[in-house]
Amino acid sequence: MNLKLKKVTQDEQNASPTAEKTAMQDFLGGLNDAQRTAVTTTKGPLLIVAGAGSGKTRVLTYRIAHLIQHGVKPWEVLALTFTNKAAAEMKERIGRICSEDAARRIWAGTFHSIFARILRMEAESLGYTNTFTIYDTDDQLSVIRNAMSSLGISTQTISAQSIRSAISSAKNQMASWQDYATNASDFRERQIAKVYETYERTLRRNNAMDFDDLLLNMIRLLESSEQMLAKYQTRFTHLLVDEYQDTNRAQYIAVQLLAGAHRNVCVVGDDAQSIYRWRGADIRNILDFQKDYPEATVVRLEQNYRSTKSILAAADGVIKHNRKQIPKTLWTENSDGDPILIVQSRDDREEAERVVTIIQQEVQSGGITPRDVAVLYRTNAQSQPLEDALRRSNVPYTIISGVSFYKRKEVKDTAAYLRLLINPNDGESLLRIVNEPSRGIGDTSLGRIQAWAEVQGIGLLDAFRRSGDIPSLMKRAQNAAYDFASLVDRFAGKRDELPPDELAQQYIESTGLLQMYREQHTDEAEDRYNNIVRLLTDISEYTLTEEEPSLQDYLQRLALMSDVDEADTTKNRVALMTLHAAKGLEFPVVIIAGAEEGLLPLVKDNSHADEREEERRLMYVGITRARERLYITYAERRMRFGSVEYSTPSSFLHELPEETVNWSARKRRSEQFERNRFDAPPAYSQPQLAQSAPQPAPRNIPMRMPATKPAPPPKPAAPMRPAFDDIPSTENYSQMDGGSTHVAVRRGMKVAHKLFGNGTVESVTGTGDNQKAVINFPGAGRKHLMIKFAKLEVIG
DNA sequence: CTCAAGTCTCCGAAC
DNA sequence: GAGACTTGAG
Repeated sequence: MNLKLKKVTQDEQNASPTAEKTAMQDFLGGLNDAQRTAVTTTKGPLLIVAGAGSGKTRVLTYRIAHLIQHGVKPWEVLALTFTNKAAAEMKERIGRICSEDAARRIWAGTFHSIFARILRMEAESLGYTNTFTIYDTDDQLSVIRNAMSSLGISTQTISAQSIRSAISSAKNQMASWQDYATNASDFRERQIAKVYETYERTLRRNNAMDFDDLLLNMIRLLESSEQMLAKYQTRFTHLLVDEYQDTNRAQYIAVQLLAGAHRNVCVVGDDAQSIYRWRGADIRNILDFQKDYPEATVVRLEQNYRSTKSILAAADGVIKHNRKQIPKTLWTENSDGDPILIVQSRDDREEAERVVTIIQQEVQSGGITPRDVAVLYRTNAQSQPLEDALRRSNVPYTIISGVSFYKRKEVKDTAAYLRLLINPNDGESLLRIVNEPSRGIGDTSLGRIQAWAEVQGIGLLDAFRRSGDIPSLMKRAQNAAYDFASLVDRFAGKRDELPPDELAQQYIESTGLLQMYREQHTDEAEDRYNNIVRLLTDISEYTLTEEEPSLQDYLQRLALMSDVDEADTTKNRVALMTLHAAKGLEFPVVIIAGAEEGLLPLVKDNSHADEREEERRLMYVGITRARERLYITYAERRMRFGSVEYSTPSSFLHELPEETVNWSARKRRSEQFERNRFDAPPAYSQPQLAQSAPQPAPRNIPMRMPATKPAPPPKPAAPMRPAFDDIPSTENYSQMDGGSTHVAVRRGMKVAHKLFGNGTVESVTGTGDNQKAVINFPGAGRKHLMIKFAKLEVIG
């Protein structure tokens, strides 16, 4: 039994055509009872509670294949997945079971990409044109910054970022700017309401939608008329929603509407893996499914085919500490497997070295190749030391997410040029690239053109075309603006003549962007140049492989591509990614790095218990990605935003059942370090710390390095080093430690500043990095300076 | 208007 | 520490 089941899982892994063909003949045979029910219940609402590794993807593919074999037309099936990659894989498998043609005709993709596709077709009825642009988070931010500056709201008072998330969460709860304004109860919210309004008007004027709009406009479309609703209810007779626990309010309503008539809706989810509450996911959607559909069939997939007993026990040990949890028992017939190894390190760099060692050992001991290993972490910033260490040791790796190719400035600029070509109303893209490369249209001229466009009630590009009519504009700027508009218009006119790739190449070459980088002759410019070429090459590939290629479609894919989508899994490389990005994936060997209090869980002192529970689910997701072996590493201190922070092992580690874990012995060198750090206190170390020597820093309080004390500075200011600077193994830390290298100043001191000359300190406020001083410079007046940045020299 | 240097902010995950 | 934004001199 065990063997047989394992074999099926492996077939799934290899996914060779023959294996899948065999599966086709009796694909129900390889399933357990619950899985079979999930596959064959084709009528009415169905809730599949699918534990981690319970063969969910297989069930979903078979289910669709089963539907098609029982007469449902492929194009009547709507499958909403969490990533486009998951959708593509699902289609591919269905292609092998049914036919390629059938697979191609299924509507499978993320909510965002499926809805974008539909909205393209129906754009006019909502007051957009079908060339609408999709704005990503960066685009949103720049619209918001512009709105704030025209409303006279300083980013000092409210950050653009916080307004962005306020608007997004309002939209997730389906609150319009009018709703928001009505409910705004304090000054801050009233300010946000104003920005929200301007933001919405700008997007409308730009013929643009943000991610949330793709969902909201779909709902508006469905609610616009009985006929419209009926049209899509009949078009899609069978709905599948994967990762249902991470759907938000808008997605929930869209599904309700679409399924309203036939109620053939199958949702799959696991409340234990809900990790997107922060972006509006509402766990009630899955918890209340049976209320919404009282007639629903409920299937629980509780047998795990992925992991060893140890790994499963570890996952269970952690998750059972959550109070809000549907009780469930995940079990497996797999072997016990190896215990989970917990690895301690001094700092993030040593942690990275150990991760490399683990990988090398895994590979050497046979059976494991780099692609079998994933390193998971909580924050993108953690990838850097890992990356350095892997590179040094020549271990092939690939980073999923992070600052990806498509988020680079030059790539975004290129995309903005293309977007403007497709959607001339896209003022945001225009502003982004109008002076890149420099065309002599600076802020002043741009401001005048914008003001004039506003008065005339025309689009920005229109105003550029008619720049000769703008009286306030200098002749030179008028010409520059006109030339820019002509450039765009010239290529917009060729949209139907040229294939997308040629159009893009000729146009981008004409913008001067490539030439600008060519002329700079720096390594950075060369990189940027190559990246643009890479994007153009990608467009060529797309043009060749798609049946009906269009720039518009290409740009849409670009905007809606998820981090995981762009991962190239064909190469044999270790995968580095965040825990969030790892959802839905599995690896024979998993290393979870940075298991420290304050990082994983990444919670602040005042955070709510709910947030802590979400962090725990994240840990759970990480653990359950592993099939054979799991390593968890943590460091005693690490660099965080430019300075060293201390922390204690994650409290989650103590939740792992003792018999499943193996705490690796702490390395000798590390103990040595501890002793040295506190036993050899030069003049400036703090006595309290010396007393607490063997104890780690208190829980939950990430401790900064002691700030330099205002001891009488010798003259000239001797290099004041942090206490541990003379420990050989800590290389570069002293330099990076912002809290300790700068000069300590006191009232009355004479100091020298590079720019302002000599002056006298009048007062000092704050401590550590935040220390500020008011200094009177006879030559330059009274200045308020941040000590950290001022680079002062004490002269007496 | 442009560029470079200086200053400041951001550090939580992402369609 | 990195990147975004601001500032001041040419």
